[in-house]
Amino acid sequence: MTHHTPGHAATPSGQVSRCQGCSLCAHCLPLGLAPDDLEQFDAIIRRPRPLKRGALLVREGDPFTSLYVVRSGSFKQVVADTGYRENVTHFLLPSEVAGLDAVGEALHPTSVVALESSFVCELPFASLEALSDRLPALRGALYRCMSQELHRDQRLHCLLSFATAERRMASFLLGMSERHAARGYSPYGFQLAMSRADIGSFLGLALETVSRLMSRFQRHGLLAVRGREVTLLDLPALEALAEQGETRR
Amino acid sequence: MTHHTPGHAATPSGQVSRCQGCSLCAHCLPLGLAPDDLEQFDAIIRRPRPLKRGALLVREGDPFTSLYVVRSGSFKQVVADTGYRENVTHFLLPSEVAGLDAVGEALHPTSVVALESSFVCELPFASLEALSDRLPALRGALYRCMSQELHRDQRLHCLLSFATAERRMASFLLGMSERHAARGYSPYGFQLAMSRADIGSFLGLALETVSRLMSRFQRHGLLAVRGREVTLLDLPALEALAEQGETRR
DNA sequence: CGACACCTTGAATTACCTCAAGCCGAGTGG
DNA sequence: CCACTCGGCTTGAGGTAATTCAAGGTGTCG
Repeated sequence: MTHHTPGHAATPSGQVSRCQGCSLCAHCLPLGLAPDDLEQFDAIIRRPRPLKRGALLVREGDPFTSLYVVRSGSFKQVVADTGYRENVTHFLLPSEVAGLDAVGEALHPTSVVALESSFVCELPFASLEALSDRLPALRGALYRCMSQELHRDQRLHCLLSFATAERRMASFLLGMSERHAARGYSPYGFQLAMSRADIGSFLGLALETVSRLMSRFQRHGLLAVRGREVTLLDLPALEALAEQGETRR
Repeated sequence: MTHHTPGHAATPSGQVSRCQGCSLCAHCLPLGLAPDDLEQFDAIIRRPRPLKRGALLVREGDPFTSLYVVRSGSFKQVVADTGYRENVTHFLLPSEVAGLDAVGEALHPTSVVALESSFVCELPFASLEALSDRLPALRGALYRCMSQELHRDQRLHCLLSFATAERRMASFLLGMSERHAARGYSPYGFQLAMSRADIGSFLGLALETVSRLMSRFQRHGLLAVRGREVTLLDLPALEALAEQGETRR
């Protein structure tokens, strides 16, 4: 691993790897920073850190010190619900930020777990704060990140309140598709890094329901699924399901 | 409305009414600001604005310019779901902040509607930004506000994913109780400003279910309810329902 | 006093869950 | 190389919590 930079993947710590060369830069937190500012931003980053599948990036109750940007791989954010049920509240893909729910708090309210071998960039929040003193654009970027997450949470709230299982599932798949597409990958085919149980937990469904819906969607020609490999075959139909998903309530 | 200050309620615009004298100050956004800083904060506030029941404080799609702090009364935050269903995503009580989901965005993603006659303090965000350049504590307060909301959204996510109707309802009532208590009112008795339909929308339940649960709780001696007047009689029992609420899934 | 919005309660339906069994694929070790 | 195991996935059958539909009650305001 002391060879040369392995393409788009993150480099192990010790290697130089700058934001400027990162393929995610266009979607990442410092989006919109001027080149000079980006340089400064770059300077405060603790270089990519590797995590194996199942490893905890953040444990609920840990003191808050840093934000983390997913560089490669993926994570789930989980809350240990009252009464020993773990509940998945978010999935994080490359360029997405973990720890925002702890900004300005002392402790992390949620855990973040790697779903596969992954790398993260660590942003010590104190440095980030200090830097944002001088870079209003950075402050704006932080605000934008947080409010976007608030916004997404609200849409999720709607989904969980009112949508049938079918609609939730369709929305989830489309959401994944969009997020992959935004990063330059195909919106049609992708790997789900998380288990059916994780998806169920996230969507408020039993894992059996998730499985059944996948099968049903496949039977109806909306997608092809084999294990965690998904290929969306009929986006418009999925969108129709997700958008209005028939009347209910 | 040009008479004198009506007790603890907000004063109509035109009247002087400072943060320093506001009974909510202890829980409000500028919490923790030094007296001198509070003075400056005070200076950027547009003085309380009255809204009648049903009035829109913010309409979905409005350009974002300001945050609003509820001074008296209450609001619901609603999303016009895809397909013409309105979905309540939050209720706002005095000292709580509306508009955080639009910070750093161009447009408001949600509407905010008065549930009763209410007053709000308007905080032009540009001024807030400018001021927070000089007052790190203010920036911290903003961060804290946003991350707290993120945190609350996650707990809500858990509730909506996994909880029975009974548990949701108990949690909701306890949450209201807490928020009232935090403002110095009784945690036992309060008025619900919102309709059963609003509660149902918020909790992902049919309004009939909300009604039935209220009745059931009353029958079991957990509370007394008459219209929108609620008196919690057995907090521990409600907490038991809310906490573990029996196994499910 | 009638109109209207909101709330309550009942009866029937249903979407989703639970329980249970079997399958598949990957890793392990004989 | 095969048998074994183990976690994750699929599928079926049956049960149930919460919904929908429907009717009637209550309070409020013009």
